[in-house]
Amino acid sequence: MIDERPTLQTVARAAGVSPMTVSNAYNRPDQLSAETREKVLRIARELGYSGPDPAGRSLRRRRTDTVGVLLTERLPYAFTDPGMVAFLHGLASGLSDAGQALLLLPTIDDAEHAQVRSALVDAFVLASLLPDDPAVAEVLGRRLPVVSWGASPIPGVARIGVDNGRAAAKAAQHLLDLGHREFGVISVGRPLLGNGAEPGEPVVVRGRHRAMQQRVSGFVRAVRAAGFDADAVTVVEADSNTEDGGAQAARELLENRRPTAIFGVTDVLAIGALSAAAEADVAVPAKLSVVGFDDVVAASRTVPPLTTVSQSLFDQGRLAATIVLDELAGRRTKTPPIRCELVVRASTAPPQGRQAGSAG
Amino acid sequence: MIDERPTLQTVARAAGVSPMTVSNAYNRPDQLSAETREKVLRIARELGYSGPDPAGRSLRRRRTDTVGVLLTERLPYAFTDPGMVAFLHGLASGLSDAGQALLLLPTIDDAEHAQVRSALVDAFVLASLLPDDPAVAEVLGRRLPVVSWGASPIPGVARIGVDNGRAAAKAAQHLLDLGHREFGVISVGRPLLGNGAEPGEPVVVRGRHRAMQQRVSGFVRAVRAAGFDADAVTVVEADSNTEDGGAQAARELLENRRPTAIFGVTDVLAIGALSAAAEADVAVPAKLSVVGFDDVVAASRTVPPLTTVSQSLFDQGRLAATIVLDELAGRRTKTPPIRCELVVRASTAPPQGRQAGSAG
DNA sequence: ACGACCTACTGTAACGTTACAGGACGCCGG
DNA sequence: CCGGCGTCCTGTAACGTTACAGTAGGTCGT
Repeated sequence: MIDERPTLQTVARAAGVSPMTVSNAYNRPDQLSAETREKVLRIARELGYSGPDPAGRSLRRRRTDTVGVLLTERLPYAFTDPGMVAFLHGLASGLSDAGQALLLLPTIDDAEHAQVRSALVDAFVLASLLPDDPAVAEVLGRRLPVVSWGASPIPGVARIGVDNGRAAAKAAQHLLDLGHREFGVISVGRPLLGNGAEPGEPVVVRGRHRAMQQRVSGFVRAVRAAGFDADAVTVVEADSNTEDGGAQAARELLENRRPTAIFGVTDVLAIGALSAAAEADVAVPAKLSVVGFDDVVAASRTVPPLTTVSQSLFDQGRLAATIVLDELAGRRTKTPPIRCELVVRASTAPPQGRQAGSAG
Repeated sequence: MIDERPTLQTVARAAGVSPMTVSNAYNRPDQLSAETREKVLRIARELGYSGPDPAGRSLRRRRTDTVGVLLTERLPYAFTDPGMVAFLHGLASGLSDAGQALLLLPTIDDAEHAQVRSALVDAFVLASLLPDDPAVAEVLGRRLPVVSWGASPIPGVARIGVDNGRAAAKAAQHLLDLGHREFGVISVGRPLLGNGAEPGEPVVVRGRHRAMQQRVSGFVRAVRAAGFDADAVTVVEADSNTEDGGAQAARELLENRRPTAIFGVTDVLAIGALSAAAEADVAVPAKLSVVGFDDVVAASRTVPPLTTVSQSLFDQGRLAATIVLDELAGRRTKTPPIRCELVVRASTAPPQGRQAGSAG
């Protein structure tokens, strides 16, 4: 009784039945008589048996009923990014419908990636990992179904994600159509943790940051395609994907080039820009238009409500769940295209003193 | 090569070494010569061996390096509640520092609680479960370390949580001190999913809702203790813990009793009340004071910034991690008290046309 | 030359479960 | 009285790993 954990065997012996009968008492009640079942369960309770051990079961059944999500950066960061939360929300929702649990795994905690190697999962979802991230190799080494959500496709892995460049171009086109000619873009430059902070050293762009780069270049490309010089666009990099970071970057823009429109590569940054504008008494959208990206819940509640590129992160999470479950079931599904459109709210308007339309 | 998954045995035979040597090649590189190790790993690669199977390892080692969080209601709900997200953030942060992964488990998905029974975890954290929730019994049956975060203590389980009643009383006291005499309280009445929706049938209060009840009664008690009649407080129940729910409830209050102060039992509800007030052209705080509870990130960014009861949910999450890890290590820690104080921002002021102070 | 000691590896024995293939027994129709 | 069938239970044989104890062979100091 000290630490002699009873096992299924123990219970079987005590009840005078075979181990299989005990197992069945828990897992297949229809395979034994009600009285035997009750006797077994009673004796199990008396012995303090806590039910079949999940580890033994997993070993034998060769499944865990769990899907692992590999997150960029440190695990906790996932919760500070509303876009990531929305994706996880959808993912959790889809998996939970199928009775699968969700295991959250950090990426860079240890160089050995022991967490990935020993994760008790049936499949992986990669949340914004780049193809060349060492953790990705580790995941592929597990030879389990994998779905990737993020910027760049990984060879041999189903991918979910929008074309960030095209999507950002829509934002640019909207502003161009309104008549804007001077643009500010707020991006996130540095990775969230140390790494490449020394000047001169090449900055390693991890995870979602790649997607943000794509948004920047998509935006710039669209502006140039409309016939404007590249320096019609000023890109500023925030320290982090936070409202404060966005506000800081926006202040920089407003104090120097003073564009008539700002594109934040995430809603979080754009919302920060709105605060900065409010503080500096720059009226939005009269004197400054602001566009975001993601269509996070908060985007519709800002003052004024934010015009943004909506990419239904929740649905993408659910889609990731569907696909990964299909792969587990041996079905090969095609990933349907993801709707991604500009939602025009009240944070954009023609620039003051100019007419809209007729770009060129 | 069809589906003959190689095992550690297979690799050992192919390499002409013992299984233990293969195991050591992965887990204890210092226990064998570099050349043997490389040979083993090379052959493993050639055979397509993906490394030691986590299920086998878990069975043998009797640990999973994973902590399960049991969530109220359906799993996805966790992500829509910023308070819950903040707690999970802290929890994930603490666990990740210790190399533990986080398994999210829904509660009511299936009546059998198969998910709890077969969860591959070393310990559980209960997020706002009530002592009499059947899932709690299931968790206790697992005989693993458990920490509970939430409203009511569970016998024999370490608990983290503030005294909701006392905390709400602070909010009440603040409003009383300002001179308010007519109060509205926005609570959440019905459980989030079906369950007891029929009139007459007693409503089963699940999870966080209990905490919210405690906040309501703490508030009411404080008002009465100050010498006012119980009907100085009007309680309205929102349909759900969402901004829309809070806004709807606030409209009800503003149209009928028109209190000079509103207490939302969560920030989410209080923020909804702010929107409702703005829409109805009721100036905050001049004509209406609003107080929330939780001190969610968004609370400091509303217009005006929300006065609220701050209970540092992130820290509570980290604390839960610490305690659960301590229990796993066999250490018994005492749970330190949790700081919980009123943060006065700009959403509260004396009621129009009256003097502050001298209550009673 | 001998024991002490180290390095590199091996053998044994679980860890706790469940899939699968039966077997014993009773019942029923012919 | 026999074959067929259904119910309830059992026996066997893994599932893949690792803790622990041990051995073989070499080096080193005296």
